[in-house]
Amino acid sequence: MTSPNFSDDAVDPGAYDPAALEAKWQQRWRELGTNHTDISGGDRPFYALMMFPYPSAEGLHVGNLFAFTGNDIFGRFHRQQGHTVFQPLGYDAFGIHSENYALKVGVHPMRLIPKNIANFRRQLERAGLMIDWRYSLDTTAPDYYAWTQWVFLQLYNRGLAYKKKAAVNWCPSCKTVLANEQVVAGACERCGTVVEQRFLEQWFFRISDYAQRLLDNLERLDWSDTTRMAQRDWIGRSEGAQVRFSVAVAPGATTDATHLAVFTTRPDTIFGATYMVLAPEHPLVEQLTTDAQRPAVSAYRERSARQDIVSRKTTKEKTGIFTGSFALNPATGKEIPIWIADYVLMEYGTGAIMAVPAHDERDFEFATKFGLDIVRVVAAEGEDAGTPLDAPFTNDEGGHIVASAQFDGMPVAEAKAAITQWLSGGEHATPVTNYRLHDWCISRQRYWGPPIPIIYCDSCGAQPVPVADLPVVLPDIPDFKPDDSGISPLARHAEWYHAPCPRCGKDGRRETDVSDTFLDSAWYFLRYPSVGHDEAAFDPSITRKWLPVTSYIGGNEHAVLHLLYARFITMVLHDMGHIDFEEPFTRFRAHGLIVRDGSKMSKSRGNVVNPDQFVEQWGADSFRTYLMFLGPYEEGGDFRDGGISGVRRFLERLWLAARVAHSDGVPDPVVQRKLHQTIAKVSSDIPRLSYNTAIAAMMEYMNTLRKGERVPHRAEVEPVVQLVAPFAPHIAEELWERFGHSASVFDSGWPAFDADLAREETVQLAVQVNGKLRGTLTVVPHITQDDAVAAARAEPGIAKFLTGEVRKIIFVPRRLLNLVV
RNA sequence: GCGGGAGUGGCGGAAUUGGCAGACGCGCUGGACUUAGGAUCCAGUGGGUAACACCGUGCGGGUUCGAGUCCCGCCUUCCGCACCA
Repeated sequence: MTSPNFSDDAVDPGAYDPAALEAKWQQRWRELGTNHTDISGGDRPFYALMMFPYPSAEGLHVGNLFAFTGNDIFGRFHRQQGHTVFQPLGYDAFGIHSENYALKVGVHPMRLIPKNIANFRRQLERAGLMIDWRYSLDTTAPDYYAWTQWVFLQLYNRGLAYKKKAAVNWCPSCKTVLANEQVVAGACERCGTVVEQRFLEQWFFRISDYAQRLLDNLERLDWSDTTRMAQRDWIGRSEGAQVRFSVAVAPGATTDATHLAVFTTRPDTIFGATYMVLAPEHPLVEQLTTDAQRPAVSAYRERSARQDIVSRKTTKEKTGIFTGSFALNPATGKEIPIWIADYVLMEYGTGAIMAVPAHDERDFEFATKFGLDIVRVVAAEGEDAGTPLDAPFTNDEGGHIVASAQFDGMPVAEAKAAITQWLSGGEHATPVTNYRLHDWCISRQRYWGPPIPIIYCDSCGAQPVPVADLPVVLPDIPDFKPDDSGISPLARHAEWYHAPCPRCGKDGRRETDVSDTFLDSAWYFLRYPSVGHDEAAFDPSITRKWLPVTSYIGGNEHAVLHLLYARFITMVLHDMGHIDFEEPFTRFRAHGLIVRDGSKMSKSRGNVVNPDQFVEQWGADSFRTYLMFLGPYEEGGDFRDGGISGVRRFLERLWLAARVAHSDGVPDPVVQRKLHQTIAKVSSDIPRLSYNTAIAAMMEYMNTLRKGERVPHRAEVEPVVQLVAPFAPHIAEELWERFGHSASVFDSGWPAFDADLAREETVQLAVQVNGKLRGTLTVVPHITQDDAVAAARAEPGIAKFLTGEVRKIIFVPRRLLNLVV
């Protein structure tokens, strides 16, 4: 394996054998504790967190490895920069996903999960990640979920956990309640089954109380913009007014209600409100319905109650029915009909709207279908109240008010405030802010989760389990399959189900719901550095040192759910004095997605990359480096099997260069310059996660070194070993050792950048004539404009385009000269 | 429908602030070495031309000495959300 461009006296370097040397270093790291973090003593703590995986039976997905490798590079780089880096990894092993799989293969999750975890652990170690396994965790271990239950109790004690009967998303296939976030286009996120509505008693967390704070804090977080935007949209703040409409009782209606409240963001259009609509579930529907309309209204309500959420939310066609009653428009004093329709949702605003068909898409469609009045009250420039509308005019920026008494001519923005003010004089309106964010339903009528630590007592009611009694251990029962009763499988296990009331000691019954997996992951980052501390969820002094998390990397699929819940739980724990920060993740970056040959990897396509196979064939170092070379880390990339060979070749060349390098004489100045440019490039690329270009820069350097056609000098190779170490840790350790170092390359620091050595003696100056490239000059960097022009004129290839008088000269030092003739 | 990305060679992708478009890699072509080559090395590789010219960053306009990059109007595509008043 010699190469003609290194001289004949090159020693036989020995072949690069990744399998052997990677095994050697993985064992060495284990033995020496190289990846261990000095939790109590280390300086400059750097908590490099990655989202923990769900340990599936299929093993590690290449997407997991892509995510982890990116974090690993970031962590290793900062370690070389002198930080004490803490890079833990655990397993998010509770939840419907595992439970469904366990049901499918007929193996109990308590048996299945440990097997999966062992397999993951093997694969993760094989990938060469710098993980301190002493601080791993598993959300299904009682010594972890004891503290998940503790977190629940904190919220409970704070009045932030409550139980209510609620319309919930019920998946008939998974036989469980889903969070709104787990319903995708009306179907179950996990199995794709159409979701139904059911009414069940559920535990909720009052995350909506924190909506404004969750929104405000976004401004000061160093997070990916897309993620912050997704959270902002999810919280969905909207400003408007609550307006009260007097009810005019119609014959046969039994109402004693005098008012109906609506929420609107367009109080400026109230003169155009020609009817009202209530959600079918609205509590006043019954009373407002007249005798004549009662049969039709009841039929409509029943139909929409039965209807699954899909057709309710995706059907375009509007439906609805008149209640027979009227309300008074507080602005016009006119009677307007009250309808019910399922396009109005009970869970948002007040469950009732004032309909302004002229200025709202949905109201327009509804009014057109049912022949209701459409009254224009906003006009664009050059229009007036009489300008016909063939579509609703919904723009709330450019228009002015018409047909609205004293408000005519007022710009919309101004009218919003003025009309609210005017209505509030008669106590008809109040400014109100609404959020789309709903409270977090954390109950699951399933088996595979942490039992919610509550005991129901006939005398004392719901009682929290005392902290000293935690964990409420999930019993190992063979029959964990859910049925469609809506009662958790745990209720069938009498021995577990019956427990004494913590307050009076009489017979009580345990809460049989388990909590949402998202609760497990909403606080796990607090646990890692305190793993092993049995007295508390997290040790106060360790937590002060290590948290908040310095850097968090994960998938954007968790942009709203997980990240929002984690922020919320952190805020609550902060407010209760358990921690001194209220935002858990100082910096967050979302990584991209890996596709294969241009399309998403899926089992059905049969294009899933098996990491084991690639690691075995090419080595972990090549595989890691290739994953990072595919594309920008934050955008993901396209995995093509052939591409890995280029990365492997690069590592082979590094191997060869390091093995033949000698330390006689001095390094070549040209190579030296390129080296320092490469150090600068890699050092600035890694912090911004531009791994692909960092790798390209190192490849370029190796090309420069090869082109030298001489045996490389040790000083030309040794620093590259340090640069490549975060990407390809095993080969780096091996070469570092062969250079005679006894300590790990990761404790060797980072190559120093020398600007003087990096500086070019000449630069290429592009010469344009009328903006078109006509030649290139090799000049000293500080050349003056006049000298540059003279040099350009002396160049025949350029001069021939200088046909007339030069009218203008644009000179950009070091870059370009443009002569305009 | 709304919100947010993204459109650059045969392919993945480069191009901090407007300043030599196509770095790096794959693939491909030719060559060297070889019993052999899916190994290794060397050379070439946006289109076009004998060589220039010229044409090239989804499409159409614009600003500028100069536009992949900025502005206006479209098209395509991916990902969220999906009747949120």
